[in-house]
Amino acid sequence: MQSPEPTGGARPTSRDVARAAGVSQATVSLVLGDKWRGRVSERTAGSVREAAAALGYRPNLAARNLRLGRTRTALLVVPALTNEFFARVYTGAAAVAARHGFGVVLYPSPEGVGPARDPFASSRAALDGIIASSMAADALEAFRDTDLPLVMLDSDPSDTGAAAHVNLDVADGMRQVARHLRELGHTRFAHLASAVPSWTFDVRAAALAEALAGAAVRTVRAPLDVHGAMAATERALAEPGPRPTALVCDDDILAAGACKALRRLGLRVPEDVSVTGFDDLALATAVEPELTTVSLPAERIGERGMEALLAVLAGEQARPGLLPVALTARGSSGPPPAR
Amino acid sequence: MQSPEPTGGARPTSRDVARAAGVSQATVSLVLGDKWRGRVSERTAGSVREAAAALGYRPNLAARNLRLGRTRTALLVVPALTNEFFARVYTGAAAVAARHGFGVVLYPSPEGVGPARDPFASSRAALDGIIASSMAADALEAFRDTDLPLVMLDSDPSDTGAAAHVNLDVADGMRQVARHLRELGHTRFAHLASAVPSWTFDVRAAALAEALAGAAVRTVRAPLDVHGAMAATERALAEPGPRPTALVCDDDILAAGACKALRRLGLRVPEDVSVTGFDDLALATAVEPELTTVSLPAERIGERGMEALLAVLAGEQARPGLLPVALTARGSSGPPPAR
DNA sequence: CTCCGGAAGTTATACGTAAAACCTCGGGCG
DNA sequence: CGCCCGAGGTTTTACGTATAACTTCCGGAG
Repeated sequence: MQSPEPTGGARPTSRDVARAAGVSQATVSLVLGDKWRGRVSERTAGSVREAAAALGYRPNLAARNLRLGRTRTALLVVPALTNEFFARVYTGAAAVAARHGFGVVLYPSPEGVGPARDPFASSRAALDGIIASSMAADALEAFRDTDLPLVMLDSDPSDTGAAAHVNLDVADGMRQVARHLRELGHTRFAHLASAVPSWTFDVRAAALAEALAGAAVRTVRAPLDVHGAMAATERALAEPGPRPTALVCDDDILAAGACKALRRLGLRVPEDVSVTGFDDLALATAVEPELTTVSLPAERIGERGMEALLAVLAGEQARPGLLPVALTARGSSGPPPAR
Repeated sequence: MQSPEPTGGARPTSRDVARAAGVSQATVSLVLGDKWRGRVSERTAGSVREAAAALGYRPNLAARNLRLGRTRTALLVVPALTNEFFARVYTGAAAVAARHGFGVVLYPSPEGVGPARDPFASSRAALDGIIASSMAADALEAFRDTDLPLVMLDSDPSDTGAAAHVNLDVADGMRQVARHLRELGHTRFAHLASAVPSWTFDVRAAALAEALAGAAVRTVRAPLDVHGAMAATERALAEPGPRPTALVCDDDILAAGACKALRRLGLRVPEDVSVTGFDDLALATAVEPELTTVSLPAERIGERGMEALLAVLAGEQARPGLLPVALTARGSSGPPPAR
């Protein structure tokens, strides 16, 4: 692979290609931009492409972005990258973006990334729009005063200021969990709720409370990690009164912690206590017993989010979406102990 | 929040700020670029800043990048975003980058992201350099012909073409695992190796083989998921001869799968078989028993990688690094069954 | 009084691209 | 024969910024 560069080490520009092909820079731009039908002869177009390939020409994106005033790049804001759910949202968004010549840049909101003076410093002006997933409304303030269109995923749909909303029907997910446990015969429940403030968890809690109306429900809160979940589980079981036979968790991580805590207390899952998770992470099938949980179409919400953003950028009205979720019953839930 | 914009809805430029402050555009650039000591009076600088704030001025990065010929942006290429390890590498790299006014863009290599015509389409020209973590050499071909400096993390250091290498001492990690198990009294081993081709796994395998020289070692390969690990574990135990008492896994995910498979076969961990992982993911403490594993300084290698890239960009010679790793003994390993 | 140098700016230019506006030429039609 | 039109280009300009090069003014040294 010899490099037939004309000038020293500098990267070739469209002007270099023009010189090599014996045409003007404008013609190069037309040919490479695929806007040459009827304006440039087949012959000339061919030699331009040839010259470009020979020089290894790559258009300078900074110049293109400046000229066009848009960048074909979207920012995806997520609360935590270590959570597999967001990696999957990214995957979906990036797939749709790629199909439209767009790129997606990830921005994990303050999670030890350090206090950049301006969170946008690296990309702000290089963006066409923003997609935010599962972010608290106030954490997005910094992004609000931008004139960039904002699409919110898995967030409070009453939040105006977003150009579009796409949500998961997590309320229905919790109702499915409640129905599943009731059909198994459970009557005494505990809810292991996330201590992280988030709209999605508020909805889950409200839906569960409504679906279990009339039954005994203890609620405890835990941070989203295994050890926090274990401590919270112990607190839930230590409360006075007859022990719950089913423990509904806001999240698979919490459920995994709950299982550990229960076993440490000498209780078997699901024989003595049933446990349910939420999200259906890889973790759900890594632990034993495998978790009964709610599967979320993570890639799908990413796709829909990007589609909505593209629609907004095209000046269309993006319709809001509510994606269905499904209960996946596995080994961590079963009938309550006979008594 | 009234918007005191001069022109309609268009975003204000440095020229708008200049007009508002009654100075020239060059002066605005000097002041806002912090290059005005001795060139502009304190008074004028103040009014410029005031005007910029009033207009909500944000410099156009595309224009700045074009002018400067660099973007203060690095690309971080990783094999899979769903793996927590890479999320941590990103965190470290981004923290160092932010300290230097740099941004980091993530590029999860072909993992369902769809066949973008050009993987760089979204960012190529907007990059100053590339950091690749744990990537196979040939998967980086597309990035090689770029003239951008490439820093490789956790990869074959003999790969020239990289401007710098930073590695984890995974060989030592495996030696620590071997020593730990031998000190517990184990003599018959199985190695649950990753089927994913990667330099880091080759090194782990070689180091383990050397450290266990003389002992009985069965090796089986598995894809990096729980179910693949379970199948491979069953194969390992089905081999003829006396059963191994310790199962060394290339990765925590494999170890989690191994534990599940063993329990399903009626074997207890660690009473009948000890299991060790590698990486120390959150998963390691989510399963039961908690995994004895090798903790990797993931954030640290990200930091070192970005430091190396910054050094290269500054024209300095980046020295290669080899970061120490440490065995973390937990519940999944113990003495072999008495016999 | 002249001249010089520094303070405090301004003017001009380049970065590489996309695209609007313009040019040239040969052929077909009235 | 004159005119217009379309094919096949070229010339020119603008995007917004950073900075080199130039200007102007003023106070002090010789």
